[in-house]
Amino acid sequence: MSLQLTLTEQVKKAVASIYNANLESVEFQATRKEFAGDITVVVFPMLRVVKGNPVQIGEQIGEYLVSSVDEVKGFNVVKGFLNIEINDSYYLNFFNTIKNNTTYGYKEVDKNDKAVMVEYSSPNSNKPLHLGHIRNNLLGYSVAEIIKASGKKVYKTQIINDRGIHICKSMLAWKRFGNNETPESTSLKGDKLVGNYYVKFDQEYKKEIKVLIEQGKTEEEAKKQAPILIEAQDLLLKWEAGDEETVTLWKTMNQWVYDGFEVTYKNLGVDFDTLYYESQTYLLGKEFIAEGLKKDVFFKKEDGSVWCDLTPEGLDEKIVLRADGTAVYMTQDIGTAIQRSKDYPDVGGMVYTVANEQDYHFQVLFLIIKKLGFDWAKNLFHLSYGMVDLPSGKMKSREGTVVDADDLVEDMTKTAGEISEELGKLDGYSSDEKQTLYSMIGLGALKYYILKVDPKKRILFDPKESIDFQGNTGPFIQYTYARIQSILRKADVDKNVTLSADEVQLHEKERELLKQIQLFPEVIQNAANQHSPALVANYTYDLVKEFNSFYQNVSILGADTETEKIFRVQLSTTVANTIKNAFLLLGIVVPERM
RNA sequence: GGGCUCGUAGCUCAGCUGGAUAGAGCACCUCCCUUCUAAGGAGGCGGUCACAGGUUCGAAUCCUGUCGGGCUCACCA
Repeated sequence: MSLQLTLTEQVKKAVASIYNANLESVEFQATRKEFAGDITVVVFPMLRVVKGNPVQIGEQIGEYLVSSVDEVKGFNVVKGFLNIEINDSYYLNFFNTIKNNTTYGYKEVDKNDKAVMVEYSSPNSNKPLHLGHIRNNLLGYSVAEIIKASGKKVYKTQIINDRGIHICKSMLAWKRFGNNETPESTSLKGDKLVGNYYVKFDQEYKKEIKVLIEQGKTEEEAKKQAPILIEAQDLLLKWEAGDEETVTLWKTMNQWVYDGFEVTYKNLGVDFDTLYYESQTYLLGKEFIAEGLKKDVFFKKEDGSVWCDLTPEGLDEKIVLRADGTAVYMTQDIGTAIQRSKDYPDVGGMVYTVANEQDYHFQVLFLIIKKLGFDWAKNLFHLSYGMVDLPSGKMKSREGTVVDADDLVEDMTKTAGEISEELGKLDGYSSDEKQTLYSMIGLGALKYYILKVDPKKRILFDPKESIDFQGNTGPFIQYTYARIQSILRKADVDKNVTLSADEVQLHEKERELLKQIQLFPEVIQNAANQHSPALVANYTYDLVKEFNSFYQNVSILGADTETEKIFRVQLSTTVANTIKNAFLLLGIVVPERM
């Protein structure tokens, strides 16, 4: 039984026997560092049941606990806070149960529990991934890993937006100006090549608009009548009609893009278990609209369009099917969600990693799925995140102010290398090994920088200042890990010895460290419940700070006695292990040396 | 205008279901490398938690309103 549960029971017993009153619950918090003690009982809430002076009540309960609970060594009361001091043996017992557990903190996946599907990335197939996708990918991947560690099976997925006018634009520009260029012939990544034609289209489009305006058209007319746009729209119609040449080109160019994405995902260290393509899902959902009409979830307007009335829920009316019977975005999303639940019957909930500009869309989507009567509707979650801004302002793909994902990763790696070279600690490393390490550090910096902030807040991303190797940063934590490894390489002790409380006396720093380590499983659960990698990131930083303070104040290899040395080495090993496991949840690799 | 969301130190951010004197890092100042990696540690400076009310033993946290930033209110996706 956990300590907190034991104490809850005992405090209730104390109140019952001393005051003849029943407590419903007991409130705990970690004791603040400036007071003696490990765990604190807040007395104030008890005043509803027990009348009296909080200090006196605290003292009476404290005395009861000291005499009846083995783990309680002593206590003190400050105002209405009962600070309880816990025995060393409790901490050592805890430590002994986890010190050889390399997956400490992770829960085994419970087969009886429902799985969770996590959607992220979901790019358009007409241009490369950019900084916005990076935040999306890192968040989605990390949340998936955290949920997995919290004991649930997870399917990572995306829906690739592979159809529509935007791809037709790239295709058309390639047909006109492409000279049969391919990724092979140009040595360009496929997504970059196709993206270039998307830009080319826009340039031509603008030229044509200018010409039309000079011929006396209004801007609005010109935008609609530009020949290249009309041709692109034609191409979309041809695609929808299944025109062979068009479909073949579409397949070819999409494949180029997918090959490019694969490289980017690999560099970022993210992956997927299953993929969905919009071209295969955009017609789904229609039958559920028909069903919903029968159940009066939806209603039909005179022109034949189908709507959902959400005014009772405080929202407005939302279209789910056009007058001509074709699907809209919402239709497709309804269909895709239901399709996924059919493809994966063990899935009991879904997480959608999508930017906060779509908050309203998902509010509506989830409501509609609920109205359609699917019980898993209550387990749908929109992992909404804020925009990534640049110092120069908002990113606009058409204006070329985006930060390309591949370029950014490369930049981070390069900067990591420059800083490392300056410090010159890597004598004896081959250039390949160095390169791997720089990439670990550069990615660690980028990932940590993005994941440590609350997803719903917007981020101001300054590429120049993003790599900071001091303070609350990825490299700082990686560095601490590497330093521990260095100690462990030098340590000549039997790590398998199990030490008891009779042999070791805990220093204050060691106690603090153990308390911090003890929190890890709880942090994972909270992070999973709140879909927040930031909790894990900030926890890891706290742990590292605690270790550094310990490291600076307590000699590890030069301990006074052999048992002390063994204990400190074991403790360091466990700290390193916890850092590694925590960072795994953020998708960050820790180096053995740096 | 309606809805959603954010506003904490000069800057970047923590602050879990309301709890003790609101915490880190950067920047600035003072110390600490003949000990295991100084990408480190110890300390100092710095806050009317946007503002005003309310709820209560207690509010950065919950409620209402105001101000400011963002997003969104398409038969686009």
